[in-house]
Amino acid sequence: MGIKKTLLEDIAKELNVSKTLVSMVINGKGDAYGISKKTQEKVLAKAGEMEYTPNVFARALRTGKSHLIGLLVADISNPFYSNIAKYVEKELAAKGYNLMICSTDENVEREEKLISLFAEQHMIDGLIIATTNTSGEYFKKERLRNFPIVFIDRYLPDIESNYVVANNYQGSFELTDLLIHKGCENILALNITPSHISSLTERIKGYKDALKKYDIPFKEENLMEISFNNIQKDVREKLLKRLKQSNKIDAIYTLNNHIATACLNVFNEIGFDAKKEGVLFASFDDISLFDFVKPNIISVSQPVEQIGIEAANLALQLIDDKDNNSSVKKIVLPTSIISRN
Amino acid sequence: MGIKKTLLEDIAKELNVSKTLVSMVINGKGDAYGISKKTQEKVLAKAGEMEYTPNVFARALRTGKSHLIGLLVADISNPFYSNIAKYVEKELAAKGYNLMICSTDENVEREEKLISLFAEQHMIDGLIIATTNTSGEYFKKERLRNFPIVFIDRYLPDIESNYVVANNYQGSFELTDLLIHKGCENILALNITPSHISSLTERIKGYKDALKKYDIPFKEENLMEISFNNIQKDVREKLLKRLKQSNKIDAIYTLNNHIATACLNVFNEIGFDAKKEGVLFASFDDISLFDFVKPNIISVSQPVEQIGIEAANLALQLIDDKDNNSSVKKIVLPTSIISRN
DNA sequence: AAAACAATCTAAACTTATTTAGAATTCTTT
DNA sequence: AAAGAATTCTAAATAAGTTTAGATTGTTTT
Repeated sequence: MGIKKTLLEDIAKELNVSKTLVSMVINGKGDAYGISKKTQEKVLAKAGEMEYTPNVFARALRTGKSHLIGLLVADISNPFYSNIAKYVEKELAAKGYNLMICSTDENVEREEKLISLFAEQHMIDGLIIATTNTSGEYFKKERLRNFPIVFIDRYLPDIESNYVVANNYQGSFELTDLLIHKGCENILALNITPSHISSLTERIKGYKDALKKYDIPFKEENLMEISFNNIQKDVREKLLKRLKQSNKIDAIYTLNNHIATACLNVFNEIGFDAKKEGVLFASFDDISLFDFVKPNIISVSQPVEQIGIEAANLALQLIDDKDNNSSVKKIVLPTSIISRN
Repeated sequence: MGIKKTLLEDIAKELNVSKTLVSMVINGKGDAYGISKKTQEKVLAKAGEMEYTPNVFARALRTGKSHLIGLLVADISNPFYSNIAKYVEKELAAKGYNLMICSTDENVEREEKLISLFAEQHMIDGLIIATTNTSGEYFKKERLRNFPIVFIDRYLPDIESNYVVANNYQGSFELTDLLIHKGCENILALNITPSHISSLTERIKGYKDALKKYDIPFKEENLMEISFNNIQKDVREKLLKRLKQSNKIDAIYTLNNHIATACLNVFNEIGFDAKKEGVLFASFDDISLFDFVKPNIISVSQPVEQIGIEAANLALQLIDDKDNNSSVKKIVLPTSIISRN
């Protein structure tokens, strides 16, 4: 491939010094190792002139550090995750780290395979993950002990872990509260599988608790689960079925943006006019385009930028703190309601 | 970090064989090197038992192959790119490759820095890039000669390169043609800087050629450039200015989805009702949510999935074809108009 | 002038795999 | 039985850095 790369040794030969010295200077340890200023300057000048860039693999092999951080999300095409990715990357770049992003497709096997490749083999120095795993069992394995992992969006209640999440409970509670205030009592919640993940269970809990606050009994037929792998079809079937039932709904609350979009599609398809039918539409996760969408969408907006920044910094912190002295950090960020009247 | 990793040597010691042999067997070259079936089985069994996974860096250092492919886009939070990323990743994963995604923020310096890190140092085996560079000059440098690069979305006319792009000219031509058919003559095109990139120049060319087809003279005041770094503000200023001018526009055509969203925001802000004003709204790049947005959006949809798949496969092909015998591949995929009446 | 010390630099070991060249063993062939 | 061939395996080199332990050289102290 192209011209042969400049090696440490090439610089060393040109200057009649050892590659040890060159390595030290280039890593900014010249002073620490007592290399004279004059020599340091010579080395840096020559390295620049010869366009030296270190071989990442040799360096990583020797030091055990790759300066790479992994980001595992269910679906990079989901704007919620791709926005987080953007901010994580920006924050890391400023600190000299690069990001490897991968999608798991909500597939536990793929997630575990990627973790094995990335983390257990130390391809990455730290992992930021929106896990799709059911339990923390996998993360307890010996190989991962002390490996820097930051959970985002979702955490696993059965393990002590570092995480950065939005306050899903509160956001969902407030949203439901608002719907009730607007006169709704029969709020259809459309959840998505795998529904065991913390963000969703908390949203459901917030929904139920808000109902409870106003003594509105929770009805089983007002909570439906949509399969991640078949969203569109599943939403159509379940929604149509529910709309036919006698106790008429007065609001639809989709538990994430994917389902919201699927719902909107079904509305279009069957010519369902939410406004005319007196049905309010609400969703967790806000997308900028929601501002212009036909049925007004009341939504819960997550602090995406802040999640990204905090996650990046927490990961770096864990990497620096090798001995893992400090206790785990649990960062819960507030959400905000976008009511769109 | 955790328990110490199993090395080739550990397996070798356990079985009283050389690590050479173990390496051969694990890489599936046992037969080729004449290792007996019995030994091969023993090795594989022990490797499984000891949960051996090769050190990626040592392997990459020795072989010069990382099985990583880089994807450089302007902005991973743009659904156009994040969708491409999703399909590229999926396709690569099936072939045993992993993807490193990075955003350049339409910043040439950052792009070049990332290419230097990724490609020149061979951190990655191949690069898929939506370049933000003005000219192909940078890519002519000796260090990049023969490095597998696939351009997506945008290509550089002044170099011979492998690329996978949508037919931007045709899409824009057809869209403009449709607008004219719907009675528009004063179509305001909102472009985005850096406007020199091929996708945009071709869209502009398609726009102008469609006007020409109907002998509608192109007017300078109907083409405005919006700065990438200040989209919202710039759109507001320029749009307001244009709306005040005497020759009234009858259509707004945004050259990408970012500007479309910014426009919608301005409409909301100033209470501009496109329908009432008799102004059609059109945009290059389709987003699923456009289906539900208030002013109907006539859009050009790009074959995102196909771009991702073709780019991934082309990259793999270039990597396999080390000698670079075959000529460059230029893949231009058709777009489709979504008219939304 | 010898010993002690600091300043500056280097040889060699080390990281973990892959690959090359060749060794050891068994099997054929004459 | 000796030579040649085939089978099966291994020692050592290699990739390109970082780090350790120690070598020079020069300066200061007694």
